[in-house]
Amino acid sequence: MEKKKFLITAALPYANGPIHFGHMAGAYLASDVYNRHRKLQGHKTLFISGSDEHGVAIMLNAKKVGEDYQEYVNKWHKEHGDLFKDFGVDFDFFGQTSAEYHKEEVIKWFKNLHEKGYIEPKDSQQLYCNDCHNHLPDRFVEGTCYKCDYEHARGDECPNCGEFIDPVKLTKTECKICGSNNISEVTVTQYYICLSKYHTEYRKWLGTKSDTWRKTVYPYVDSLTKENLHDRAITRDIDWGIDVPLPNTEGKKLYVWFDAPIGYVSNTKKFLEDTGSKEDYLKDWWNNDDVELTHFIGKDNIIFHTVIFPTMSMASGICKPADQVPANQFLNLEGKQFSKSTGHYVDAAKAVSKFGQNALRYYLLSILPEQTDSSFSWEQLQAKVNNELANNIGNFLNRCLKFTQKNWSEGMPAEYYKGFTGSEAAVKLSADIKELNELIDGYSVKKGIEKVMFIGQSANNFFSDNAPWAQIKVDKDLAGQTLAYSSIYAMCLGVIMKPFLPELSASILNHYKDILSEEQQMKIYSGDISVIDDVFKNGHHLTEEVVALVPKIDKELIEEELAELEAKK
RNA sequence: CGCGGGAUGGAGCAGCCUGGUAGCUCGUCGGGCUCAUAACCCGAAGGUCGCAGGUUCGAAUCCUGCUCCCGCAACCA
Repeated sequence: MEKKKFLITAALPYANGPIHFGHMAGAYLASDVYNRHRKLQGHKTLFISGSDEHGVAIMLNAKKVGEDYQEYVNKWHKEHGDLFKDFGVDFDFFGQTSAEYHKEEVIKWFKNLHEKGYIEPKDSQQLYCNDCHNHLPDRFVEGTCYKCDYEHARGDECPNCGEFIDPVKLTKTECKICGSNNISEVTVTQYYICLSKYHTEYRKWLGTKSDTWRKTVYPYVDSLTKENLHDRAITRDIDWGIDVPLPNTEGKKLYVWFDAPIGYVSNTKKFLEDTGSKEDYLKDWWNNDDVELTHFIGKDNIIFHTVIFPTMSMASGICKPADQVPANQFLNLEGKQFSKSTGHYVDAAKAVSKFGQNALRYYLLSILPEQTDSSFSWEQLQAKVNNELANNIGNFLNRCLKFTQKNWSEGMPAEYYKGFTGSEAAVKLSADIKELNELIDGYSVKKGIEKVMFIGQSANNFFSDNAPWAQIKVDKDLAGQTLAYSSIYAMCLGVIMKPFLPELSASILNHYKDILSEEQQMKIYSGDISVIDDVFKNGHHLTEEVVALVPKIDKELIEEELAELEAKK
């Protein structure tokens, strides 16, 4: 296979609160599987993410807990980084948008777009609180709706009549930050990014994606951008963020969503510098047509990754636009949306320490919301992990390895392994592995893990059908061959599981560490299983103690979680 | 009438583009096996595919209308 370069990004988590399973499943696990998959295929990859640390919401919450902004975002940055480690999400680099290297990159983009005429100042009317001295973005002001007279219309939308509100038209306005009614209308100058100027070129580019983007992405973006692209304000009058690099703009910062996606680029640059790479972050990666660029995100982020950032990239000429944006839908909890404010959420860090990476990755990957929203349920976690992962895969490994160790404690001779690669079972196995590759190539991670389980099932069936416990009573060599072939299956499972369940994969492959090289693993992963003859050319001796690799989840643990969720209501 | 996605046996989902006896995993019920984590294997029951029309010899699939759920737009991120 021709080796390519893959640049993979996962949505920058906002450094303002815990990451829940929805984020984890939608953007991070899927991207991690994809990255590990491409690496195992032998491609060169870069897997980039980082904390998104600016914006008004962070300012307000930092003030609420009495920390300064930097201290506040650093805390969440560390927490998120630790959580990704616990879940086995293995970024090459996880940076911060409050860092100096990021500012430099953002300023470069701003100046470039400004010089090319894509950034212009415009005046607009805005509400300002005279007591707490904050400009009031839409959701920080409430008032009486000028359409239906509902008294608690937000500055963005009236929850009563559904009207989209122009905040300056509200009456009886109240500042949601300090509660004051002393609010004035002021004229402010903000800088806008004129996406509309790039509409024709944008549409031309988007048209090339009609066949390859998901149906939850393309039709949406297509219809949204058909008429025109909206210019967007990219500056704010706040005191946290990157200074606008223009004269006479004191007190203005760049809007968080202008700087955030550039974080993918600045983090790449920083990573290459830190690791002493000779590669250039633009020439070798971000502005290289031979690189495939994929953004993994949730459906709430589609517009930024398919419209705004690609346009910024193309208009500036600094980097190429996205090739793929496999946005996932949302994961709910027990049928309802995760919500931190109502207590309807799960502490992902606690969950992973309680149930382990294998169990959570397996369950979350098997319910990835790729086509439609899906639902996390504690009882289903238990059912899936116990019945599929433990009873099927875990038990297969255990029965096959234990039986071998018990009856061939001195090791298995090479001749037992011969003949497998030409067998019908091997042809099937190879075809299944190739199909697995195609699924992940096409971002179907959920179907991919189903395929892995199917292959595990085949292995289990092979073992049961040949009944080595009966064979050994009449023909020990025949039983030995069954065990040897089963062991080949087990090893292959260890290899193909690597992108999905790296921890379990490592436990399995530990039994083969003396005979299986990285190169051989890559060959097996590609479906070329002829290397197996070479792997077992001297037979195999199971020296590691065989233990149950997938522990079952105790019912009581699930009941604890359900009770906790109930209690938080 | 803003835009997009979804609604399929008890649960979670696939199939829809390219109409032709409704499929997968789990759960349930019956049988078998015993190497293994009371595991595994075989078989069965269970759905008029959100509602109402239309096109067609034939519709889960194509068209129209409706209901409900989710997301998006705005100076929320």
